[in-house]
Amino acid sequence: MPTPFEHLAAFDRLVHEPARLAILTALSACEKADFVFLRNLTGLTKGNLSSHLVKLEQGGLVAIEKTFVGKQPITYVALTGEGRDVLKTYWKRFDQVRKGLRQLKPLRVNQP
Amino acid sequence: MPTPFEHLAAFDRLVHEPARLAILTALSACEKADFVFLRNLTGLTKGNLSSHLVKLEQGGLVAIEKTFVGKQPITYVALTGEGRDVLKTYWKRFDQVRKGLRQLKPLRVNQP
DNA sequence: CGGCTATGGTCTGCAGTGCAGACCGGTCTG
DNA sequence: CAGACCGGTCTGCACTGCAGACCATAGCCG
Repeated sequence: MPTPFEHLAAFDRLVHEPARLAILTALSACEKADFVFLRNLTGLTKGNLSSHLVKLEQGGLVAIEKTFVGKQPITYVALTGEGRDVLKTYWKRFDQVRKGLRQLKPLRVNQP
Repeated sequence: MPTPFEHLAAFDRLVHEPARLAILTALSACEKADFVFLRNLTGLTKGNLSSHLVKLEQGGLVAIEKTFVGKQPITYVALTGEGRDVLKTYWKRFDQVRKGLRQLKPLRVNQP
């Protein structure tokens, strides 16, 4: 049986990255957010944010909708159902790790 | 005032790294753990584990005690007081981010 | 004795990744 | 027209995790 820490190894790096975790967490609180909002929220440069969004989209966690207001482009980002699930699982795993502490029995410790 | 997500940017990369987080979390559950125990727990190669421990030691989060059992070397690792604090702060920040969702007010969303 | 294993490293090299910033085309404002 | 905003793409840098090679020492086993 796996220790709770092998779950850590399974942590999805896509979600675990702080910038993307911020994006995902923000999205989980609203049905949509636009590009500029996310940029302000995370403090990322636009180029950087853009590439993070591409990665999240490729991972199927977010849906990107490019539209126009008048002739100005606006990019909306929304969590997909899968994204919502993955994020929930992520939080759950974190809690498991924290609670899993109680079952931990260090081996070979303090044994002469 | 900062959004809860700027805390994310401040997440200590030293702690956030999954392998090191596993080590720190394990250590927080016992006063000491030895090298082999940590290697089994995390599944890291010894070279890799060794370098993680060096980083944690340099960051002041753990104390490393090299001793002998008979003439076999044994390396014990323990969380420092600072390490314990940093880890506690880390978990706290995580909770803040999750709870901070409720105050989140997306800007410029759904505004034509 | 020789061969094998374990402990606990260091060091090298590879691959992947976050990030800033340059550049771009379009639009709108002063 | 100059400048700023929107939303990118692309390039290059720097860092980092990681495996695995190598090493020294010590014990076990036939």
